[in-house]
Amino acid sequence: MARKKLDEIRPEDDASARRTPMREFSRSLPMSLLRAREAVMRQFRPSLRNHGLTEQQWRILRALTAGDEIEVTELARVAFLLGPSLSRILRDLEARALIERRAAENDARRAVVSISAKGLKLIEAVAPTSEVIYAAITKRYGARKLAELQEMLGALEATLAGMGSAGEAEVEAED
Amino acid sequence: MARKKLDEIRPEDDASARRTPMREFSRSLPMSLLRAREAVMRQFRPSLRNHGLTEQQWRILRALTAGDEIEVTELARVAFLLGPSLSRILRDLEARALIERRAAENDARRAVVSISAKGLKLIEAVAPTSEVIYAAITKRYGARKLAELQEMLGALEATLAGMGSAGEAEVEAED
DNA sequence: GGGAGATGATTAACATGTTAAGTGAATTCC
DNA sequence: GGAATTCACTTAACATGTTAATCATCTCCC
Repeated sequence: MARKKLDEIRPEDDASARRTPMREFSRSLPMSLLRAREAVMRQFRPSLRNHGLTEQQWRILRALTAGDEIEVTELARVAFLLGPSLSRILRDLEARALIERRAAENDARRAVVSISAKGLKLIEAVAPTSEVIYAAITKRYGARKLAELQEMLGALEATLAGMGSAGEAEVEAED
Repeated sequence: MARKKLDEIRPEDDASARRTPMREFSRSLPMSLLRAREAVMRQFRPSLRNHGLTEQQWRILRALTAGDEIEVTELARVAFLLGPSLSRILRDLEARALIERRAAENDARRAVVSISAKGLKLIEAVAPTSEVIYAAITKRYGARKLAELQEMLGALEATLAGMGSAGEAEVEAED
């Protein structure tokens, strides 16, 4: 049922004998976002690497500097990491003594994490370089344009937040 | 030396006793791009999953429908995958008989890949759903706004392409 | 034409993304 | 007040991202 309906929107597919046209692949939104993000991260990664940090580890440490303590779940939300990834990284960062962890007061399930003095020192060593890079990007792209881009990205995120994934109907049809 | 110069741009850091302020973390460009892309992919992933494909496998198959044959290096560029990732995925896709691979005519180093009939069939089963999702996103976000966003993303990419990563200076300083 | 270097692809090793399952602790609800 | 459920976090398993190393070919140049 869902199949039939979906098939209706498929463009004629005999034009090129064995191709499903679709949008030209490299211009799809996911690819545009992926390439843009990679172009940005390519600027930051070398500096992080010089300090022995991955992008995700940096995100976590950066998020921890925003408050004294934070629960793991909240940290996952802020650093935009899935639970399993966060678990592994926290284990490693704790082993490197860059963070500290303790149980929450009223709930033994929850863990509370904070950055250590050593972690702060590392952050302070990396942050200046990151700021320089960020400033260079802002200057070359244009501060106003950058702000506009970020607003459009936020709007996209907000737009999609209210969209249940359309692929779900298909699952039901196949059950 | 690099340290001293970089330190100059660090804002006063005694305001909060133990924080390096920087830009509010969640509003950084990399995070904005990451969240936006994730919001988009969240729409597509369930459908791909229902067909036994990951996002990257889909990218490869999609890229292969654009031409009869393509060299592995060119495929990596188009699908925006690093060589090692592509190597692994091609091995799996070949094992599943979704693609075919042969050596190039004049250069035994190069491999040439093409999509199989089975792969094409799979693409044709997935594409309609993807189109529906893409159309829904376009409609809700606005076609004009979406085009503008993609143009700005492309411009960002182009801007950064000409930027050697700033972290490199730091390496030299530490050698 | 043969050896040094360049090139295309793969493999290795480690870190993360992603989904599912597991574990222990709190909540609910009867 | 205890069984069932929910919740926070972790583990497990597999796929990919990332960098370095390897391997086979190819090119160039003497």
